[in-house]
Amino acid sequence: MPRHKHELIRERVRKTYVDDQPGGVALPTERALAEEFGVNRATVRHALSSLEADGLVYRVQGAGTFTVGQTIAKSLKLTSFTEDIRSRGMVPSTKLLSARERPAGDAIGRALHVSTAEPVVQLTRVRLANAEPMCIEVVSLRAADVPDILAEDLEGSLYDLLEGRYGLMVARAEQVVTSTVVEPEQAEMLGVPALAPALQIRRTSVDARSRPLEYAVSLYRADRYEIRFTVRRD
Amino acid sequence: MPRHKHELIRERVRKTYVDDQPGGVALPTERALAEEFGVNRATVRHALSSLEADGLVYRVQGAGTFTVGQTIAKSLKLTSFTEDIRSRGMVPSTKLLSARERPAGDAIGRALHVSTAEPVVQLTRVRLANAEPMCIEVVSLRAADVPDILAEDLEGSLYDLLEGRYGLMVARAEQVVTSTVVEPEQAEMLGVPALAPALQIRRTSVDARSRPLEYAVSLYRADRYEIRFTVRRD
DNA sequence: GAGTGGTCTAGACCACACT
DNA sequence: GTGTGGTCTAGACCACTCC
Repeated sequence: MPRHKHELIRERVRKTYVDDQPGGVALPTERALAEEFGVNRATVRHALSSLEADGLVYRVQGAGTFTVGQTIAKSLKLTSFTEDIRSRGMVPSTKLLSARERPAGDAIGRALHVSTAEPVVQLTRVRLANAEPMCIEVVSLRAADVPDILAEDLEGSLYDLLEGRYGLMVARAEQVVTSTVVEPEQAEMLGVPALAPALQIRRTSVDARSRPLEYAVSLYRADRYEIRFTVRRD
Repeated sequence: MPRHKHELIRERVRKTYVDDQPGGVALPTERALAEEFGVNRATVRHALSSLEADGLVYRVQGAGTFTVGQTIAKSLKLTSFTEDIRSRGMVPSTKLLSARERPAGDAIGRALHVSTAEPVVQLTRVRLANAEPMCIEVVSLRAADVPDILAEDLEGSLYDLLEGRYGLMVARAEQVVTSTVVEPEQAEMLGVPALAPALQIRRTSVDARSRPLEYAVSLYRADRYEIRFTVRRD
């Protein structure tokens, strides 16, 4: 249940005037919505701004607020593999290949802002959709952040584990995407021929204070996976 | 010059309290900023929200507003190739390979929301950074949107041309990224061996009303180009 | 000119962090 | 408890679109 009025208004406006509408349909005016829902116009504006930020409506000064219509993939958001695969209508699963503690080393130390000798926990996992391998993922975490994590179930959602067990909340992530080919040993795990094309994604996840929490390198098979995202101008 | 107070406040706050600061430094309180700049607290909040959206500060309820420090690549924004290459400190240029009008066909018609017979203008360009080929780009536009475009200079920024000459403003774009290998004929144009890995980006750009303006398929050489973007959670 | 969204003010109270 | 950011109200005026 929404705790704030603007969240409530947002959902009521969405259900009443946005969902199932074609594009370009005008919503009631902000003043009319304020009266309809018995709130101040500023609260309505807060709710509409949220809908606009999610790409569900657009506003034209002097004219009105209008529906966008069938939504363009709205993945401005960071989603975990688990959420991502579920949203594509498939069943995610994970196979843990190895889990160990080691010194960070150069690249990981730089990504996590720790010294090269700092111990990190490194998980290597194959992630599957509908029981079919989609990617190999190597995740590194500061060992000090996640005591006794090796005793946990490491085949579920890592973000859920970080948040539920350790109170570590990922706020955003910088991702670098490159194109590469799979090595023979990786090819076997992914079930593709050696030298098949693949997407490599290097991701550094940080909390709200910009402290690095996770560094992950993922190798996705190109024949089964593509990255979709929406970018805005201005 | 900013026309609105919140834009002015935003810049003054940024210059005074954010630029050149390390991460985690507290800004003055919203009430203090309102007094300092002689505006209402709501106006300060508007300005701070803008800085927060750009990833320059973060806010913690009950605690304060803090600097993020060295900025994580802030490419939540859609940038043209021209802007992108310039921001990496290189000099962009373009070589036009072909420019012609043809029926949209199936894939392009779907992307641009027109019938398969609708005429589209199709530009094939090699884009270079520091005179080195970076990608091959095939851009399709509705011919009705861009009359006489074949007479224009097609080796500059297309977004500038669309906006300046035709009043078409790109608001956002959906991008789909896949990994592939280059065909022999493309290899020659890109200056890489055949079957070298490459990133394919398919982009549909739309205006504020979500009307498709441009559909572009770009092939980037993997050894010289990677995609960086930041995603947020929540 | 009428009506729309955009900006701004003045003030109140709430939820949360810190000590 | 004190102080912070978060929410919300009531009202005014401005900039723009559309007729």
